[in-house]
Amino acid sequence: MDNKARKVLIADDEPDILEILKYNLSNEGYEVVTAKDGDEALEKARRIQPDLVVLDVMMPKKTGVEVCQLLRSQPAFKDTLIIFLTAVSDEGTQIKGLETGADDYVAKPISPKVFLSRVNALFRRLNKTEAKVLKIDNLTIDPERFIVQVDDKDIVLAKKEFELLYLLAVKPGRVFLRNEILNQVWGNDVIVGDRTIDVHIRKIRQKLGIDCITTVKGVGYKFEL
Amino acid sequence: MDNKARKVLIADDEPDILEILKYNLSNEGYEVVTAKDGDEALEKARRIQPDLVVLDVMMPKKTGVEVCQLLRSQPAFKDTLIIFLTAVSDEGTQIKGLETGADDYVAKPISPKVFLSRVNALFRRLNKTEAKVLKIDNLTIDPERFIVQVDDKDIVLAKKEFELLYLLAVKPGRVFLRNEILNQVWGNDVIVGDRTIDVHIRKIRQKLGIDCITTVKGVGYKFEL
DNA sequence: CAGGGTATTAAGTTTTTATTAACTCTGCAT
DNA sequence: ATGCAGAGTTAATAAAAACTTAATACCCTG
Repeated sequence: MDNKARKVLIADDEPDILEILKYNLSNEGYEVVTAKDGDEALEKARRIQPDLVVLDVMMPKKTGVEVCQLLRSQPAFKDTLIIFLTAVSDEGTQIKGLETGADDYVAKPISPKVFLSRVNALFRRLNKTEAKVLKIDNLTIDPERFIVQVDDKDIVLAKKEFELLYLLAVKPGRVFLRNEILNQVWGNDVIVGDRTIDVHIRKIRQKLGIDCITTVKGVGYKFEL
Repeated sequence: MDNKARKVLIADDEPDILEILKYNLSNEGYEVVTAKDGDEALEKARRIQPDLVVLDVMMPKKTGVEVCQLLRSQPAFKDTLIIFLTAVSDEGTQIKGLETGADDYVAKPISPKVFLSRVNALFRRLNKTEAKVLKIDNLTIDPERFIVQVDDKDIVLAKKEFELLYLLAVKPGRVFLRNEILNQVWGNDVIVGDRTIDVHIRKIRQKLGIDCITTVKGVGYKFEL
């Protein structure tokens, strides 16, 4: 797994839409690139190799469906996530889109909230990395046994604490925005305050007794021994 | 059981069937790949090494029976599960199929519910590690004689209690989700509430008199002396 | 030193599990 | 048949743990 933020390419000919989606995705920690037509989308997709491509179905130069087909025909984009934005809730287009290999749809007019849940849901699904024992220095995190060890001493973490620690520890050094943490550990649809994260971080630090989570002020947290 | 998703290959020339089965299996957490004829099935089977292959008996290119025979002739597919879909409840075909090495049949028209139970049942059966006497410290669990001993003193457990204890004890330390327990001990198609597990756990603890089952709140249970 | 975070506490809520008792179902013996 | 006995399940309540919030103190950074 890479330690970098997920890259998202958004293609739509309406600047407003681009603006709104870019803003919202950036806020969640995604790296966003935009394109205003099908050709530009293709070109940028090849260049930046995004993890997710958001395509307006109706675009100049090439339609979203065409772009999708072209992308899917290349092995490099086999696993790239693709979401369509459809202006009309055109059932026909939806079916055709799914056949073309899109992973999801969002109907216009777009609700940023809905859009974000969908995007996050896709990545969450993708993210389900199989539970793997992590060993970092004198720290062991074993999801199978649901146990954390420091210097061979067992430490019991509660569910959320464990998930949070695991999330951070899978990618040491990578900074997780508070929003990313909320998405991964709590799920995007749950609404909890920011302080909740602090409290859990604190408990983890306390229980582990070692300083392995670093605060990045105004940004988030990262795992670092 | 394992933390990886089981891979299932479905081969049928009717898109509807593929669609329905794929949908249902995906919902259960299986990873599904489809093929529309015998040749494609063979090719994909070799590529993805599925845990289960679902074969329509009547297919273009190669029939399900042929595919099955070809697969079974390769060592790599010795343990791969194979299910046939038979359009006619053709007794003759069924016999021939079983001889070819299929593990089960589902007759068309297919009920998704029935199909799922069969699939789950197969995997459950596969999972059933052979009955083996477990000795952990002063605790002995003998599935053959269906008896549990603590400090050489016999303790009688009821069937479900025993199965549950055995499940946990086979992999000490490993946390079993409530769902996993339900699948393994009760079977995936039986609908019983979560509290049922609690009650059985309690009885086991009570009868054994030793604290060997640990609760992991919000996650499940694990065996641990 | 002010202001925008973050840490720390303690208290309040919710979720989850333990416990107990009652109820269903089945087989078996009367 | 009738009824008893044990297994299994459900339901209700109690208890515990986990989670969230809110209030306050703290600490950088500009």
